[in-house]
Amino acid sequence: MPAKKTTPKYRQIADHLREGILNGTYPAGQPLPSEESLAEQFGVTRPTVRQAVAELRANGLVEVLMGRGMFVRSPHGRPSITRPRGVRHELDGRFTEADGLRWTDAEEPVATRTDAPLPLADLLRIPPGEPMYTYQSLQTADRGRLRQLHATHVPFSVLLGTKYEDQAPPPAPHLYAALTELGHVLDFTEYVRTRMPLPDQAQALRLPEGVPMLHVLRIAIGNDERPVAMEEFHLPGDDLELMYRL
Amino acid sequence: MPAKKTTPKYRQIADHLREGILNGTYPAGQPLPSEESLAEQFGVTRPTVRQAVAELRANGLVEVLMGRGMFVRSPHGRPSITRPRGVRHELDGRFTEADGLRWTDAEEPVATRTDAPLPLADLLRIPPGEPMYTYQSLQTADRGRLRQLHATHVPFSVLLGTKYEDQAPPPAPHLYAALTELGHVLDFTEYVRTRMPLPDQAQALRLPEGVPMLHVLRIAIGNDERPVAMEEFHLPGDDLELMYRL
DNA sequence: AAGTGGTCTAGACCACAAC
DNA sequence: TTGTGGTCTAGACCACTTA
Repeated sequence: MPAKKTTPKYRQIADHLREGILNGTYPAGQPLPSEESLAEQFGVTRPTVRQAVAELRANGLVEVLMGRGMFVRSPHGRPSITRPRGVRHELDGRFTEADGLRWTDAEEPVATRTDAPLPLADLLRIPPGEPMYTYQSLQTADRGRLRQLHATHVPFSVLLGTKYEDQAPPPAPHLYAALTELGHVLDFTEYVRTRMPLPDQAQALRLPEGVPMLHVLRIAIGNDERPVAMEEFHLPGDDLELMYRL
Repeated sequence: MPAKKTTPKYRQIADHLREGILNGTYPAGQPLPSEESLAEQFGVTRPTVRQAVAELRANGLVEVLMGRGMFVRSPHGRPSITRPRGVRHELDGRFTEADGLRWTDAEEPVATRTDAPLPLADLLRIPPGEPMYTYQSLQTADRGRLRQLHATHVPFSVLLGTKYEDQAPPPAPHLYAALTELGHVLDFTEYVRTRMPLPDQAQALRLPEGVPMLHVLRIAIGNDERPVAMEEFHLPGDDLELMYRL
């Protein structure tokens, strides 16, 4: 008869803290007891307490401020930002975001020539390694309070035989007006994924520990059901929700 | 003149490993060097190596198999499951998912009476604390390979004066047929969020460490723009993407 | 039996923030 | 100056997997 494994001490501490956070014993925004006092309370040493807290930090339940203490985060309430997703084709021919946000590039994005990696090539229905124009930038809105990483990809093959064969096309959304002038009628599809950020992404988006990103791929479908361009968004996963009308 | 702070050893190790994972030195699916050998290689003790690896685990880059070793995960390629989001109103009056998946409840869900928490009440446009019918279940599809946590919420106020005043309404999607019979013409909006799972959610969805969840709220809008019901989905964030046509 | 990761101790010293 | 968290050592012993 297999004996029950004892729960590790650090997990008991983590469970205690998580339960307290979820039931309001440790209210959001308030500090947790110090590592030292938790160590004493549970009869363990500090490294053991830190292992427990590391779990909660990785789950976005606790935020640590250097020299100040450990504070309860609240991934509970409704996100304060709701972004309706969509592309509007204005009467003047321009394309704008359905959420009405006006983004500005932190630095001017430059066109680079890249080879389509497999996951992008798949969605663009081109062979992996086919050359593309790629723009990448960190964008901000609402006086820097909103941030997103933005990329535009256009396969060279889409631009063959157009004036953009010699001349770099603009990034989205201006790209869409350009493609429309070339005769395309555009249709858009978005693919939503999530993942934890790499360190540079976390820094660029100002993400606290334990907060995942939303990763949105927007494919522009042109004539003949042909994918002609792609936008890529990396969005902070806390305090933000995307809205789609079905 | 502020001197440059030295990077902690554990972070140097984490950076080395992450870089190796991203550039292919440590290929996906392959084991990393053992903790012992990394400790020797970097001239540190095991706990220091473990701190480095803990970071990569929390970011979903490394998966550890007890007694076997540490293995490289690949959060890189395209997810193998794409779920087109939408609700179809069939000719026979039933409602089905646009992705065509057929979900089965792990256990029969029961109707419980709950008080609307603030974030749900907000979306349903009812006062917080107003009573609702709530169904919750763990659902599986594709012979248990796909999993999702599903919940249906219906405010009592929506059912006042109908036959469901005495009798519990069915959960979605049957709920939608029932609401249609009551005279509602339904429209759907989805809100997509992401967050790290709680331990019970991670277990139910079989989520590896460092993998976030997608959290989808689907609001059914009835007559007079009135929200009449809500579905809630918790989906595994790895190897899955949602698809929306704009 | 050998190799792997999992848990934990008992310290030490440092860096940062608030008083 | 005091209290907080951050880094690191040098072990010990355990649990799990494979051979």
